[in-house]
Amino acid sequence: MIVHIDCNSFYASVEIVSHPELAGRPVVVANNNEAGGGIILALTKEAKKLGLRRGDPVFKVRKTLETNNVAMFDADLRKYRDMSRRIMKTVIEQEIIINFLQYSVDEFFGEIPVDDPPTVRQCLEQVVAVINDNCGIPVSCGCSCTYTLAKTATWFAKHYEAYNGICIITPEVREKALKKIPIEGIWGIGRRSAPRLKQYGIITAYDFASLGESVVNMLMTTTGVRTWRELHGIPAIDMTAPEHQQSIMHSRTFPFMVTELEKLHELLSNYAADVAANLRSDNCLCRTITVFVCTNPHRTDLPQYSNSDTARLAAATSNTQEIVRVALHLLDGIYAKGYKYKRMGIVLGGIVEDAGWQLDLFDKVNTSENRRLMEATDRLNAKYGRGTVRLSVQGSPSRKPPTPSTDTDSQPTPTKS
DNA sequence: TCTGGGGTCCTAGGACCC
DNA sequence: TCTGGGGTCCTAGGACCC
Repeated sequence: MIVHIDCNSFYASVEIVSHPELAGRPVVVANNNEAGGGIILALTKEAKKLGLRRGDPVFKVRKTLETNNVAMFDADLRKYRDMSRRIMKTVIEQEIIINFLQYSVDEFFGEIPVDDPPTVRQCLEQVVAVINDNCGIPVSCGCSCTYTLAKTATWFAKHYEAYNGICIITPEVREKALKKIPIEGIWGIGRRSAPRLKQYGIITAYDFASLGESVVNMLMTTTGVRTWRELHGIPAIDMTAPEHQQSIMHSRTFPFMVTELEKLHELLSNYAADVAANLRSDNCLCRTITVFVCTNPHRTDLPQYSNSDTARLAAATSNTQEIVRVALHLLDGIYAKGYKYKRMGIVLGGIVEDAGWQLDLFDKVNTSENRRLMEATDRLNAKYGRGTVRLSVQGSPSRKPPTPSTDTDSQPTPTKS
């Protein structure tokens, strides 16, 4: 049997572990608070009762937050990753669930080597209890014979209090369960496919499962067919984790609009230095670099522009100077004058393991001197804080986007040096 | 005024090969 | 005049996930 574990209101739950006095109060976690507010990323059920939703822009719900004295936190992703690892460790040590693996920061899959429902339930109760005791995080738990059905079971565990956080979908109740879950509640059917399927009268997961496989193949792609098979209890998803990530990204929405190329240069070189350091900490190299920029899509009154470009490197690298150099060159190529940029990012792709990668005879970048320079830089930055040693193009050491020579959304200000 | 930041996989179509 | 038929690989963009 496949087990799926999903942490309830994960970011908010982690904040409550740090601030126990907030238990039972409405709590939300948002990003970018310092820069004037981003969107709500996580919220407790008390906050949901106030009508708040995940994805709400903070500025739109500020009144609700203030009048109800909602506790708001800035997202601290490092803290949430640490908690995720702690949960991982706790469950593995307990040895009830085997082949336990992380699916996302707040979700896990594993297997349980028993199949009679009362025993399964008993085991899962122990798992849920030990996570709560050791980590303080409430979780929901689903169990069935495929990944998709296990996730579906978790959906029930979350939506119906009577399940007490644990739901098992056995072959006997599968059909009944699928009739109760709307098509958009199924893992793998997103906001594009759901409305299209509904046009054909496919409203519930059961409607979807009742289609013939060839019909599903016509309506959707192979991923849709996989979902369909999984709903029938036929394993079709491979969860074996890849050795390393395929791409690493760093992107930011600016709290202001930027028009000048020099300012974008400074911001991008910082993003590039960040991803390069992440790449090295994973002991990996990249073979492609992509840079993208775009204006604010919400400002329909302003001219819109977005563009990206990718460079294929002659030799795989994790060298900051090289990655920054190529990134800035790409930016120069896609930058168009006269637009107010709101967002920019860099993606490192074609990732390979450093040790396993064949050296290039003509490689002038990954020399032993450059490697030693990067190692020294990383050591210093680990000791004294990120950005202590940096390229001059990265600008001020505060790492905060400098504001004097940038425009605000409403009023372009004259450039000051 | 103010709307996130990561990831993965699939497919169509172009470029190229014989 | 008449211009095939079979492949592979790569990439951009879309759809999905958290």
